[in-house]
Amino acid sequence: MEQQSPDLDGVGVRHRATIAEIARAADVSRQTVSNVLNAPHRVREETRRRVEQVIADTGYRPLKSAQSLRTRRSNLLAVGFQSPGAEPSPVLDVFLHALSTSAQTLGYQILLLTAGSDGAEIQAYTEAVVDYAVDGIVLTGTHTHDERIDWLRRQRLPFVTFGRPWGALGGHSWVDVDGAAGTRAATEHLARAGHTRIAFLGWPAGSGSGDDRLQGWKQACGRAGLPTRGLLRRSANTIEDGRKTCAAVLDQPRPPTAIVCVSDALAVGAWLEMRDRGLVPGRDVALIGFDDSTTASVIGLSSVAQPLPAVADACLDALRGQLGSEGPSSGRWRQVLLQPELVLRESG
Amino acid sequence: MEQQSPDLDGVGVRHRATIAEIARAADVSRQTVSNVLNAPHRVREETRRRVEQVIADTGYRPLKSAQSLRTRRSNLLAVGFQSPGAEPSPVLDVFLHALSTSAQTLGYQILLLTAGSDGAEIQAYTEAVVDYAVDGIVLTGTHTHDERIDWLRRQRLPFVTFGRPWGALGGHSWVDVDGAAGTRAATEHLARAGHTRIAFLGWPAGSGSGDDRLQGWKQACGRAGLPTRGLLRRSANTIEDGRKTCAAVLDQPRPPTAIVCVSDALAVGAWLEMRDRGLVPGRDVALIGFDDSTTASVIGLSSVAQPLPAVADACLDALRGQLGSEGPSSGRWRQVLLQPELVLRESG
DNA sequence: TTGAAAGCGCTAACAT
DNA sequence: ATGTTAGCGCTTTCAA
Repeated sequence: MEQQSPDLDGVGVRHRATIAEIARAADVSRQTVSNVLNAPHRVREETRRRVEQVIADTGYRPLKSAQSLRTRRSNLLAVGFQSPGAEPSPVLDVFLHALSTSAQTLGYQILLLTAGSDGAEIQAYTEAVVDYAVDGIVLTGTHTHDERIDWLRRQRLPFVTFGRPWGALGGHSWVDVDGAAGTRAATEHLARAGHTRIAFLGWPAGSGSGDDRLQGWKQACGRAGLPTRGLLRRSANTIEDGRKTCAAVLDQPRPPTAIVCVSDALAVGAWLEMRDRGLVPGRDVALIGFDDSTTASVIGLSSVAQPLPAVADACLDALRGQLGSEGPSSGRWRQVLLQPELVLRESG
Repeated sequence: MEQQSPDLDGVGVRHRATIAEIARAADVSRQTVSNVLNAPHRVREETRRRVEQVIADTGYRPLKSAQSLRTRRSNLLAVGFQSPGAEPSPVLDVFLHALSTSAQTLGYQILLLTAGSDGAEIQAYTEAVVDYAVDGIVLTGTHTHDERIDWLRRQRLPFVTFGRPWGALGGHSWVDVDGAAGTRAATEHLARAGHTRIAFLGWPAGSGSGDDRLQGWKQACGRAGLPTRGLLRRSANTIEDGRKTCAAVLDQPRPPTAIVCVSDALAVGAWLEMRDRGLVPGRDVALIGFDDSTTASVIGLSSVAQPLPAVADACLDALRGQLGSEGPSSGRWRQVLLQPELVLRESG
C-alpha cells in the first residue's frame, strides 16, 4: 500500500512559491531576490548564494504574467502561418518544429497563429500583441505587395519574415533561402551530365520566390550556352498542373531531356506524367524538384533542400537584435540569405 | 505627398487603453466596465450600451497578463509534440493547424512545445504551467507506459490526449481514431473485391495503435473466413522496412493478392517494392495504407484517413469540460473515439 | 549592497 | 445596479 503523498515530483507544479516566500526563507527583501534573478552582479556573493539555494530548493520560477504586467515583455513570439488548404506545405511543419525548439532554448515560447487570409492574419497578430504582449513576430510565406509587412512596419512591431520582401522596400529583417542558387545548381548539374535542352516548370510571373527560382535556371542556361526558348512553362502549384505542363513540354517538336521544377508539387506531377508515358525519370528524362519533401524522398525525386533549422535560428537572431534595445531602430535589421542544397536521387 | 499620419489603422496596436480610461470616458467605475465584459447581465442596458460604445471606439482589449495575474487563467493551451526526426508525421501538422484554428475561435491561443523525449516534454509542460499558467494541455502520440500521462494525472492538470491511454487505466480525457475500424474497412473492401489472401504489414507488438490496427485486419479476415496465418509481418515504421516485409510476404509459396498496412510509410515501401518487381499496385496486387499522407495521394495509394479537424475539436471540447469547474473532477472526462474514412485510389 | 514603497491592469469581495 | 477597496506577483524607483 502506497503512502499518501500528494506530490511525488518535488514541490509539484501546482504549488507556487512567490518571491516573498523566497525572500522570507532567505532572510532578505523581495527586491534582493529579484536582483539575484535579474541583476546578480548587484548582490553580494554570499547573499546571492543563500538566495539561489532557496530558489533551487523550492523550484521557484517567476510568474510570467506578473513580470509581463510590470515589464511589458512576455517572452512570447508569435508565428503566423496560413493554411495550405489542400496540400500541407512540406516546409512549414519542419520549420515550425525547428523554430519552437530553438526558441525554447533561448527562453522564448511560440504562440501559434493560424489564419486563412492576410487580413485574418493581421487580426490575429493584433490580438496577440494587444492581449498577450508578444515580443516579436515571425511571418512566413511573403509575397509581393504583402500588406502584412506594411502593417507590421506601420505598427513598428519587432518582426522578421521568412521570405524576402519581394518588390517592397525591405526596411526590415528577413531570412530567406537563395532559390536562384538552388535552381542554378540543379541546372548546372544537369548541364554537366550532358543535357543540352533543360526545361523549367515555373509559377505564374509575379510570385517573388517563383521568379527568383526561374532566374537561377535562366542564368545557368545562359552561362552554359544552353537554350531557354520554348522550354519554360508556367502554371499554378498543383500536381495536376505539373502533369499538364510536363506533357506540353515533352510533346514539343524538340523536347527537353531534363526538367527543373520550381516546386516538388510540380515535379511530382511531372514524375507521374513521365511514368504514365513509360519514361523512367533519371534514365529517360532527368527531373529535379524544389523543397525536398517527403514525397520526393519516397519516389526518388532529386530536389533542392532548404536549410530550415538554420532559417529558424536566423529568424530568432534577427528578432533578438530588435528586442535588445527599445524598439526596432534601423541599423538593427538583419537580412540573411541562406544557401540551399541539391539533394540528388534517382531522378536526376 | 502623403500626410504625416502616425497611425492609419485606427488607434494602432501600441496604444493601450486601460480599463480606467474606459471607465472615465463612459463615466462609470472600473468595476462596471469589467462587468460589461465579464458579466453583462449585471449591468443596466443603457449603461452597458454606453460602455460598449466606448470600448468599440477605443478598440480596448483587456491585457491578458493582468487578467491572468488576477484570475490565474491565461487562455493559453499548450500542445506538445515530439520531433518525428527523419520523416515528419503526415498527421501532426494538419492536426496542429486545425487545433490552432479552432482554439482561436474559442478564445484560446496555442503554445507550441517541442521536445525530443518524454522527459523533456514533461519539463516543457512544467515550464508552461509554472511560467505561463497554461489552462490546459494537449498531448499527442500516446504510447504504452506513457510517463507523460502519469505525470499529468499526478499533477492534476487539465489535459487531453490525442491517442488512447494504451494499457493504462484511462482515468482522463482522450480523443482517438478507431484504427481497428479503419483497417477492418480496408480489409472488408478487399474481401468484397474478391481477394482471399490479404496480408498485413504491421508494427512490432506493444505499440497501442499498431496493435489496434492489426486487430481490425484480423477481425475482418475472421468474419470473412479468410486466413491470416503467414500473412502478418511486423517491422519498424520506415519505407525501407516496408519494402523488405512486402518482399518477404510476396516471396512466400502462397503470396497474398492484397496487402493492408499499418501506416503509409510501410505502404509506400510496399508500393516501391511492387513497382520494382513490375507489379502495378491495384491491378496485380491491391495495397492500402494508413494516414492518407500527401505521398499517398500523389502515388495513388488508397489509405485510411483520420478526421483530424474533428479530433482537434473534440480535444478542445474535452479540455473545456475540465476548465469549466475548478479542476478536473472525475465524471468530467470525455472519451471520444472517431471513425476514420477509407480513401480509395488506384492501388486498392 | 540592501530595503521600503509604489504601481503595472485587472477582478473578487464587499459595500452601497 | 453600481462604486470602493484590496491585492494578484513582480520590478522600478528611490532611500538608507
